[in-house]
Amino acid sequence: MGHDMGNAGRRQRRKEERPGEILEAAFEEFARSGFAATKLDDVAARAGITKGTIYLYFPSKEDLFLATVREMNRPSQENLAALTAVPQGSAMAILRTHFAFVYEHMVEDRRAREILRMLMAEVSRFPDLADRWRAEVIGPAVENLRRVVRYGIERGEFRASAAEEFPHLLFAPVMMACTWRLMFGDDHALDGAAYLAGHLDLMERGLAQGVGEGGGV
Amino acid sequence: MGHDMGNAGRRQRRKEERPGEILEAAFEEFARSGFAATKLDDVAARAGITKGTIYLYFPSKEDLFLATVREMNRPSQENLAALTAVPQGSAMAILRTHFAFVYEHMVEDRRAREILRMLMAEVSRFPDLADRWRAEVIGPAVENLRRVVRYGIERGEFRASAAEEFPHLLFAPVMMACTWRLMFGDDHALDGAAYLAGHLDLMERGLAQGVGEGGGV
Amino acid sequence: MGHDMGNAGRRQRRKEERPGEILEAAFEEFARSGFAATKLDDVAARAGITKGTIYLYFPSKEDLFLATVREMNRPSQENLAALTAVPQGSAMAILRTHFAFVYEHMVEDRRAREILRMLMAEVSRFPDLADRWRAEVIGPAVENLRRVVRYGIERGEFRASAAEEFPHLLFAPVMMACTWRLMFGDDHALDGAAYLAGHLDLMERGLAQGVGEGGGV
Amino acid sequence: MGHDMGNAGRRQRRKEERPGEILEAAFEEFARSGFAATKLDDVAARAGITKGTIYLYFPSKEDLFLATVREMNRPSQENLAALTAVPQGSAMAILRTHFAFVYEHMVEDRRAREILRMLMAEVSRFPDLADRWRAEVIGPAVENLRRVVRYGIERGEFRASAAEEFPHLLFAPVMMACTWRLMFGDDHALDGAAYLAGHLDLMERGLAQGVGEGGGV
DNA sequence: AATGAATGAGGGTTCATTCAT
DNA sequence: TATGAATGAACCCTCATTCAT
Repeated sequence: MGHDMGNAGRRQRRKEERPGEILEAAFEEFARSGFAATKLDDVAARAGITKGTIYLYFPSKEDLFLATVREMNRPSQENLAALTAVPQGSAMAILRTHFAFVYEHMVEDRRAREILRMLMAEVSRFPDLADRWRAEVIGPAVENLRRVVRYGIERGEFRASAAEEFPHLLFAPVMMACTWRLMFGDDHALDGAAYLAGHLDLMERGLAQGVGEGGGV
Repeated sequence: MGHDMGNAGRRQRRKEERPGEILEAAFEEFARSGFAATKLDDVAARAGITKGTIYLYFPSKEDLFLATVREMNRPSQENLAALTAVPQGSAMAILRTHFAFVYEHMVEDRRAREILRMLMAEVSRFPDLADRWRAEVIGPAVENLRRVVRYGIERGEFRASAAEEFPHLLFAPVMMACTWRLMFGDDHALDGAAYLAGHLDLMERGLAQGVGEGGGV
Repeated sequence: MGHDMGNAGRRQRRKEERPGEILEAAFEEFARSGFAATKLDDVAARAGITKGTIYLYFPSKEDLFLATVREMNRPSQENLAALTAVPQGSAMAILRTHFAFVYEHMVEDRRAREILRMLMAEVSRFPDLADRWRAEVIGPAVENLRRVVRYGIERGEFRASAAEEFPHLLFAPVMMACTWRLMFGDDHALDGAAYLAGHLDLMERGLAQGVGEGGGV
Repeated sequence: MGHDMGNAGRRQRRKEERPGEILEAAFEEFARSGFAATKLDDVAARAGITKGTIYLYFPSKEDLFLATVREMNRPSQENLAALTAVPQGSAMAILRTHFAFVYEHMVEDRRAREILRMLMAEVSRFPDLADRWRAEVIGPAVENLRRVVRYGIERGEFRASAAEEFPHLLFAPVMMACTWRLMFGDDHALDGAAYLAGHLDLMERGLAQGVGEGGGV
C-alpha cells in the first residue's frame, strides 16, 4: 500500500545471486527433511523470497532437488580432482595427506555429510543421482586410492593385500565417521584427531610390508 | 499369491497374522520411498487389504513407521545379544567368527541394510529412533568389540591401539559395505568372501603385536 | 480365549430389550453430539454391544435416529393426550394445573429438552420430524391451550385477548426455560418454583378480566 | 453471479473481500447442516472459490465455524448495546419500542434465528460459544429489561412482580417466535404485527399497576 | 523479476455399512 | 443373535504449481 520505494532497492539487489541463495536454502531443507517432506514454502522462507519466485529459476521441485545435489557436489569434485596428481614420495605419506584432507572435507564438513544422507534417502526416487555420484565422485576417489596402494606395493612399501582390490577398506573409517555423525548427531561424533590418527595407524600396520617379509607376496 | 481358494479369501479374519503382514508390507514401502513419500494405499495394496484395515492395528502412519522399525530391529537385537558371551581362545578367532556373523546379518540381509537407510533418512522426524538404535543395537555391538580387543591385548595377542578406544574402526568396513550396497544397488555390491577376507586380513595385521615388538605371541 | 461359558448367559438374557437399550444409548449420543457427529461405535459402546448388532435392529443410522426421536416422544404424547379432557371449573385453575404439569414434563425432564434440541438441529436433514412433532405434539398442545382460553372467556373469567389467537404467548415461558437450560446448562437454569409462579402470576394478570372493566374491551 | 466479465473473474485477487464472502457462505452451510455435516467443499462452492482457498484465511473448519458465529453475532451486539440508554418517559413505551426493535432483529432477521440454532446444536462441541453469547448478548439484554422493569416499578407504573427477577418472562414470546419459525419454517411463522401486539398487550396487563390497587404490593 | 492469491489433485484419517463366522 | 474384522467412500487438510498483477 502507498509508495513502496523503500524495498525497491532490496529487489534490485543481486539477480544472479538468487539461484544460489535458493539452492542454499533448498539444501538446508532437503537435508533436514528429505525430498518429500520438504515444503517449497519453507525453502522460500529460508531464502527470504516467496514460493512463486522459486519457479522463476527452477521448473519443479524435482529439478530444484537435482540442482541442489549437483551444486553441493561441485566443491568435492574440484577437491578430489586435485588429488589425482602423480604420486611421489612415501605412499604412506600420501595416504596421510589424503585422509587428512578427506576427513576435513567429508567428515567435518556438514554439507558433505548431508549430501550422503540425501543420496541414500532418495536413491529410489532419483536413481541417476547415485550413479552419477559414483561415476564422478566416489569412483574416482576409489581409483585414486587404488593407485596409491599400487604405488606403495610397487615401491616395496606396502605388501600385496586386499586393499588393492578393495580400496574401500581403507576408506571405510571415513564413511563410518560420516554415517555415525549423521545418525547420532554432532554430540556423539566420533571424529577428531584421535580417530583419524587411529585410522592411519591401523591402516599403516595393515598395509605395511611386515618386518623380515622381504619384497614378495 | 499362495493358495487362495476362490473368493473365499476376501474378508478373511486373521487378527493374529494381520499386524505382521502389514508391518511386512510397510517395511517394503517405507524402505523404498521413505516415510513421507509412502502412501498407506500402497502399503495396504501390498498387504492385500484396504487402507482402512491398517487403522484397525495401527493408530497412525507414524505409529506404523515406528512399529515397523522396531519389528525389523528385533532380529538384530537378538542376534547381537548372542554375542555377549565371555570371550575365550584366540581373540582374532573371535573376531573372525564375529565378523562372519555380522556380514551375514548386516550386509547380506537386505532388511538390516534398509533399516539403516530408514534411520538415516528419518532421523530428524523421529529423533528417538536413532537414539534407541544406538542404545540397544549399535552401542552394545561396539562395546562387545571393545571387550574382544581388550581381551586380545590382555593376552598379548594384540598390541595397544586406537581400536580400543574406537572399535568403530574395526567395524567400519561393514558399514562401508552396507552403505555402498544401499546406494549403488546389488549389482555393484562390494561384498562377498573376498571383501570379508580382505577386511579380516587388514584388521589382523593392524591389530597384531608386531614381530619382534616384544610381548607378542 | 479359553472357555467362554461365562458370558453365555449375558447374551441370552433379554432379546426384546435390546432395541430399547439401543434407543436409549442412541438418544444420549444423538442428544450430545447431533446426528452427523454421533458415531455408531459410541452408541454401541454405551449400549454394551458391538456396532454390528445395531444393524440387526435398525437398517441404518438414519432409521436409528428417527426411531430414537419417535421413541422419546411417545411419553409426551400420552401425557399431553391426558390433557384433552373437557374443561370444568376455573379456567385459571386449569391453566395452573396444566403448566405445573408442563413444567415438570418439558422443562425439568432432560429428555424432553434434548428432543427439542435434536429437532431444531436436524430440521433440514429430517424435515418430516418437525412436521410430525407439530402435528402430533405441539399442535394439539396449542389447541388445548386455546380451548382453555376460550372457555375462560366464555365464562367471563378472561378478557378477550391475543392469547386466543396465539396461545403460544402463554406457552412461551416454557420454551424460554427449555432453551435457556439447553444452551447454558443446568447450572444456569431458570426454572424452579419461583419462575413458574412468576409465569402464572403474569399470565393471570394478563388474561384476567380487569377490575371494573365490565365484559367488554 | 453479478457482473462477471468473461473468464477474467477467475483467480481474482480479492484479499480484502474474501474472508467476508467465505464467512457468508459458511454461515449458510453451517446453518443448514450443522457443523459436522457441513462440507468445506460446499462452503467453497457457495463462495465461488475452491476448498484450498478457505485455508488461506481460516486455519481449520473449527476456526471457520467460530469466526462465522462471531461475525454473525456482531450486529446483535451493536444493536443491543444501543438499548442501554438511560430510560425516560413511560416504562411501557420503552418496552414497546424495545420489543418492536427486538422482533425486527431477532425474529424477522433470519440470521439471528440461525445463530440461535447453531448455538443450540453445537453447544457440546463448542461450549465457549454459548457462554460467550450469554455474557455478551443475552445477559446484557436481560439486564436491560430488568432495568426498565425496575424503572417502571419506581415510577409507580408497574407493580412489583416476578418480571423483576425473571425478565426472561417478558422476553419469552420472542424466543417462542424464534424457535417456532426455526423449527416449522417461514410458512408456519407466528410472527407478524398481531403476535407482537398480543405480546405487548398481555405484557402490559401483566405488569401494570392494577386499577384501585394503589401503590402497594 | 517478484509477488501471493488461487487452484486442485492427493493423502491421512474416519466411520457407516457389510459379511463370514 | 451377536460379533468384529474388513471395506470403501468421503472429508479435512496440505502443498506443488499456476497466473494475474
